[in-house]
Amino acid sequence: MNTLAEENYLKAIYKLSCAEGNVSTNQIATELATKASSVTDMVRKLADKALVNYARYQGVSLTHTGEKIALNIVRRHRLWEYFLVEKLHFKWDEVHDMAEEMEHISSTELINRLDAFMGYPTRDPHGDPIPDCDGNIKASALKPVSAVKANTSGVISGVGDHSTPFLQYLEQQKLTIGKRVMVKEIIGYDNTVILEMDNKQLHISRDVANNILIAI
Amino acid sequence: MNTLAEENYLKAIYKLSCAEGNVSTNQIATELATKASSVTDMVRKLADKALVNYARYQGVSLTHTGEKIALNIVRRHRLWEYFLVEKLHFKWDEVHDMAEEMEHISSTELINRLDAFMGYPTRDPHGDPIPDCDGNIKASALKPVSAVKANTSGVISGVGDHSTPFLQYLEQQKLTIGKRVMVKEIIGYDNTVILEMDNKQLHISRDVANNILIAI
DNA sequence: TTATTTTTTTAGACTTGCCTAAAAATTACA
DNA sequence: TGTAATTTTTAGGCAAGTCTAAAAAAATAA
Ligand SMILES: [Mn+2]
Ligand SMILES: [Mn+2]
Ligand SMILES: [Mn+2]
Ligand SMILES: [Mn+2]
Repeated sequence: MNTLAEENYLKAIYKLSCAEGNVSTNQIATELATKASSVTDMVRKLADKALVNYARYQGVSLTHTGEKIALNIVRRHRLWEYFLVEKLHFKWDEVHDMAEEMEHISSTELINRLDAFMGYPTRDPHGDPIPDCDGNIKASALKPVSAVKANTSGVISGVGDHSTPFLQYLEQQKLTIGKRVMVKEIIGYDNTVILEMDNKQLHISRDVANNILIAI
Repeated sequence: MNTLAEENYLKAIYKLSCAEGNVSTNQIATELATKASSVTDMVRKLADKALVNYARYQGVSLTHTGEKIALNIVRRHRLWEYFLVEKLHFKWDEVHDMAEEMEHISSTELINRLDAFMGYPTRDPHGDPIPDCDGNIKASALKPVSAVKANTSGVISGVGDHSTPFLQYLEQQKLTIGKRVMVKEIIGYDNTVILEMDNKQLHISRDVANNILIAI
């Protein structure tokens, strides 16, 4: 099996390579709040174990095996988040750090039974898809509300930022998963987005708009 | 907070000091399947943190703080075992290793909600008492069936060995928690114990008898 | 009480994962 | 294209936790 540190690196590389192709040393360092030199060390070790493709100065990508493992960690993370919200009644902004620890519990049988116990959920509390036990994951075609044309309507289906303050703000504004919103206007001056929801209008900043993902 | 290794040492010391007072270096080494020299190192560190009382060659005991922490780890271990058996339908011989990992999940709020979710169980699947959130634990006055007089009747309420083979053997013989048994006779020759259960007689070895605990 | 055995501690070393500082490679840009 | 800025790697070191081998202390036996 892989160490806790290795698992965290694989998950970070997976997350970063969803956005772009090859992942840079500095990106990984930022994501894991560590130093570039530490990343170089670890990436070499992962390359020795054939979990990533790596050549000096070229960045890194997951091998097939590495991606399988990463998807498994993501599966565990999201299933535990679902458990914490649905069974233990935590709020969606409270569960990330706990799941960050729980995702490293190694038993596959445990996670499969947890999955069954909860009725095979397909999305975590933040709208992210949960990979099945074979590592299959639905790529969701979501768009930030900042990236759609005026008068486009859609359902909030995900968030681009999982931080507690951001999620609490959304909660407070009732901008939660499943809500239907209409983008009324995007102000040219500072990219403020005017949303309509429940027949009320709501102004949100560019940063917030970038991190609310809707299915159209 | 304490590291995973520190937590495992504290739990081991707690377990050993329930049987006797001061715990020896070698006892800890055996319990944790490590070497005496490693134990000396760690015990020093725990003494520096004021979690154990230690003087060279004198063995070790938990301080009040150390015992509180140990009880908390025991609480987490037993609550997760209960969860695995009652909610995920694992068998009592399958859960120990998983709980060994899960007991290190640090959130107190999580464990308290888990406790509530399961209805505040008082005993784990092996009959061991679960400390409450303040660290109070019921000392159970159980006796091995090897230590009672002939014609004593009692209810199986705990086990002295948590290993998979032993628990599977008990399961197979239907010698499970809650069953009422009567000690009919202890054979002098090899301490075989003759039990009566459900109006049937059953011979068990000295080793097995030492590890079946009954409430009289 | 002395000698032997056992237990415990010390000394020194190794791995993992991380760090800082300096060197090397790459990229940006004037 | 050549210089400057940025990124990445290397070099060297540190803390945690473990190990083996040897020394010291304690317990046991003669
Ligand atoms: Mn993690
Ligand atoms: Mn999530
Ligand atoms: Mn443990
Ligand atoms: Mn147990």
